Amino acid sequence: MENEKFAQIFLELASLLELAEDNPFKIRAYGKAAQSIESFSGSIEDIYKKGGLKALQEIPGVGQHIAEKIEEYILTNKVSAREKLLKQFPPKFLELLTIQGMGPKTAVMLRKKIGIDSVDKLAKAAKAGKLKGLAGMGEKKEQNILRGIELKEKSRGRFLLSEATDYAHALVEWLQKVKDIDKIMPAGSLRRGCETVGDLDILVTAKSSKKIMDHFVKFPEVAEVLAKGETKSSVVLKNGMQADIRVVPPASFGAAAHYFTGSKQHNIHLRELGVKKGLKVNEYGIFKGKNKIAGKTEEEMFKTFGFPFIPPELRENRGEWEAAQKNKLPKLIELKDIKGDLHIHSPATDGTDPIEKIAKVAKKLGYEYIAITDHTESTRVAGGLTEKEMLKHFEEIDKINSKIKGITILKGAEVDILPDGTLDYSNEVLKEMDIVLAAVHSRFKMPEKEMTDRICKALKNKYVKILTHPTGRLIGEREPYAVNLEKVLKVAADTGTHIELNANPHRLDLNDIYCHKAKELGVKVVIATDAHNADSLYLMYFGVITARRGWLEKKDVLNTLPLKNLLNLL
DNA sequence: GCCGTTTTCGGCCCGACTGTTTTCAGTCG
Repeated sequence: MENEKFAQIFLELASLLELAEDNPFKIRAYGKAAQSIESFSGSIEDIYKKGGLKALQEIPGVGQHIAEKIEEYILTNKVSAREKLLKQFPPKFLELLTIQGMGPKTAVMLRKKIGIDSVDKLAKAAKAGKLKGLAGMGEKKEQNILRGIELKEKSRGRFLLSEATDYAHALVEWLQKVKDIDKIMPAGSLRRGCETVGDLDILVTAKSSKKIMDHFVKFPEVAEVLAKGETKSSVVLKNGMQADIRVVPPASFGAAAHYFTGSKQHNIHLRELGVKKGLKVNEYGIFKGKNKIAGKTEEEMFKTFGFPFIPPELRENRGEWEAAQKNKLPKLIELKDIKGDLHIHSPATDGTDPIEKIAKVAKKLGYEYIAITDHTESTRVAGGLTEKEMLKHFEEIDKINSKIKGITILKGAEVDILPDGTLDYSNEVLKEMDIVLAAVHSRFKMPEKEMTDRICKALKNKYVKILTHPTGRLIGEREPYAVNLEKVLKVAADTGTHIELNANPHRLDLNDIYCHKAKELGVKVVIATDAHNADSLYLMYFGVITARRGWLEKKDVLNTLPLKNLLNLL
């Protein structure tokens, strides 16, 4: 069972307890546990099976009672506390909380007073004007609720990091037209490099904010203004994405940058440390009584508590504070460390740009090498080559290689792993290649054990050097196939095979958590774009930022090696 | 409900915006 499932259960329990007006700290404890479980690397279910309740309680935020609930769910597929609350607050009623502006207090009040127990009923009542006049409800609240319901229908949830990045750039460019702006910086999950982004957070420093707010809500992509205040405004863009802006004085830049970058749990940790030391931490600075003692830079924020700078990608409360305390933060990989791209398709199969053009862009990126790795026979939809065609294709690459100066083109292929775990090319052909990639492109719905065995068998082929897009997921479009990645990584460690972090923003596969796991197990990661045209080589950025989220350093990534060392290793 | 080199009991992060209020509750991030 996925960790996410457990996380959802505790998030739901937190909502249910809110409705029941239970102890707010208890509610927060459930929320905290949910977050901790979701980002836990390793399977919660395995932890329980190996170490029981005691092992579960090793997870931060999980104590006796939550551990017992996890146990109950594993054994009976139910949590009785949740079942009991769900009787009182059925799922349809719970859905009210997903509407912007509707919180537990309002939901409970509306049900008590006029029997509203679903979004449908709420919409009808609001349209009929039956809400105004109730406690704390007026004309505007009624309209806001209707708007919230509409917004929910339009909203697309989370967005790919790449899409959010594009909008953030456009918004920053728009804001730069205002005079008197000191700094503009996208913060939030975008700055942390999360694979999906819920909304854009833009931080601005300036002495006065009125003009900035006026200009912000006039951004041409704005569909609706949710709130507009003196220092903080929120809008919904035409694509359904929410964008928030916050203006603070220049002297508070560091504190605000830290605060608006998050994550929430990371921030709370710092504030709790503050409380223990008698300091108050907020978005304006660190305060001792009324005196501000830090806040101009992020470095200062960390230094005040004796920590080195923690890069944004690590701020998930996944051990970065402990590592910082011991001065054991990783020196994260950077884009400039990448020496080449090892997964590229050419027009020989489903790529669109000639190899010469790809090589030219790669040179511009400062690469020493690229690998052309086209599809093999079984991936017919992508025009996979037969062995004979592939060998002919290699002759073409040789010719281009001899013509082009300043970069080396490696010959390879993305070979299909057949359902029985064998490859669709013979070893005689594989040994002609500089680099062999292997991938699953068919029969995604195999049971976990079969899929795991299938992939592990392929890794044991001595010619296979890299497993590409290890789970086959497409973010928001296709679930990963059922595979025991931990087992795959262990086999990769044994066989000296490398694992791809596919940099395409739709894939980012391996994800951050398993990158970390790979590092722990001593498996080197290859960050590659899987480019089907020259422009896609620029997607390397998304791979690198994901690798940084997985705590990877230069030495953990294969394609940071200079050509000579790479060839030796292969 | 969790957690602890100031605690095994008594704490638990902090502030902005909105709308409906006569001083603040609810919601959000």
